[in-house]
Amino acid sequence: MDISRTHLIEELNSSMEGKDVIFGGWVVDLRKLGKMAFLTVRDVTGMCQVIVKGDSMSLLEGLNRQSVVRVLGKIQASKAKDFDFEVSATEIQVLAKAEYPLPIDPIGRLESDIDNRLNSRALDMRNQKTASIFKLRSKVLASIRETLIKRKFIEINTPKIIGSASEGGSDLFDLDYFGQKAYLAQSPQLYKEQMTIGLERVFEISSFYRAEKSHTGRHLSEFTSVDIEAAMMDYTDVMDVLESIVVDVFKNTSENCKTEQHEIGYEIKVPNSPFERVTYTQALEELSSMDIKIEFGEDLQDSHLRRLGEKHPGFFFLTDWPMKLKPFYIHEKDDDPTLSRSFDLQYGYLELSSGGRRLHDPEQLRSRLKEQDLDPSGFEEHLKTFGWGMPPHSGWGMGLDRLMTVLIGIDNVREVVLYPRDPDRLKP
RNA sequence: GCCCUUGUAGUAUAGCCCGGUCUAGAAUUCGGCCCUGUCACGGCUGAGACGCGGGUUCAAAUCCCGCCGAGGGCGCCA
Repeated sequence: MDISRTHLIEELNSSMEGKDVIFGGWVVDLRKLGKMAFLTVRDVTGMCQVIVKGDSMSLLEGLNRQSVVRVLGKIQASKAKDFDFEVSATEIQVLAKAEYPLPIDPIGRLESDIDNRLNSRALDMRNQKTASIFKLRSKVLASIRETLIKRKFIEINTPKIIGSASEGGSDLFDLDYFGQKAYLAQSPQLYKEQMTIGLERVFEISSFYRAEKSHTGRHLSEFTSVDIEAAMMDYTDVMDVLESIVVDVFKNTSENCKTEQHEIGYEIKVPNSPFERVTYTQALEELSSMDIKIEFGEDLQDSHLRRLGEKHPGFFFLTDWPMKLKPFYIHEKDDDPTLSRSFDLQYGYLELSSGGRRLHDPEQLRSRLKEQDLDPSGFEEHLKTFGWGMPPHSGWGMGLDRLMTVLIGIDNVREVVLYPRDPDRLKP
């Protein structure tokens, strides 16, 4: 079977009139008008109208929508509304036939519900709205890497199978590792900190796992996290890095992804920077003025964050959280040891990222572990690295899937994840 | 773990509240016929559905119960 093509569809144009071309794609639409027919064929780069006339009508035998075809034909001028040229077919080969009925309608005239689309996710990629979301996601990843590499960050890959569930906090998935108990990593936290010893500035973009039975539009059991850790940077420095990453993502996609924005029907708006910075203490005062009383040291619930989000629409940093709300490795402030050098990046009520300055003194780490009722002996593999000249360092982790929802103005992370995993969905 | 909503052809829906008019309607998809410039082509025609189980009733898509599926919220979430 010859599957070669001379052109991608985007490479075809009206100046090629009279030229013989071969291209491939899937049949989007087929309109038969007696002794002539029009079909639209799409490949990943674009869509093209193909015309069949007179004696060639037999080419249409066995042809149906969504089937993959190889079209041989000649470029000619078109009278079509949306095309200034078309291809007059001399041969149409069906390379792969699409069955009927298909489980969803990929043309997108009728929008199938999310459950059906996720059950048929590969076919859903023929829907240009869905495909555009994942083209944007790819652009976002490229943009993040570009910004970080420009700032001397080195991309790393840490293990996802880990031997100790010692970090506390959310539940981990466990698994049998040749007879030993192992876990799926919920974060690269300890590894990325260790890497600052020799690589100084590192980042990782990878899947992590949390065994929480959350049923919301913003939680998944498997999610993609962007993590950085940087030696010789304080928390405000890595906040600046985060801010520039976010602004670059919005700028790059807004300027370079016009087609995708058109397909999803949403215009990406670049946020103003610098982002507002609100301390935890200020947030308590703001909430107090709304008659919401919260004691210092209490965590902010979603309902509180929603109220704060109304006051600070868009991106803003919530900084200087109480130490008691933060994990053992977070560094306190010099002028007030009850406060931490930490921050969350919020988009309205939605938490996109959290990070801060880390402790780099092993003795301080040991005593902080005890304060939080964690056993330092479970952390010896980690703590020993802090005796080898651990530089002061800061970092953060950001939920990529959540950033995607903010970028395109939707409220369900399942839309921006190819095969989402949540407590009720393990397949496909 | 708790709460709310929901389930009708391949898809997406009307009907349900207020039982009989439902022989379940329109769209799109699919099949057949007609059509040489469509562009959500058009015209004629045909096929295709009440999630599963029980109950109430003369009568159930419609009301009730259970199960299963789906969507959402709360909680959980260094």
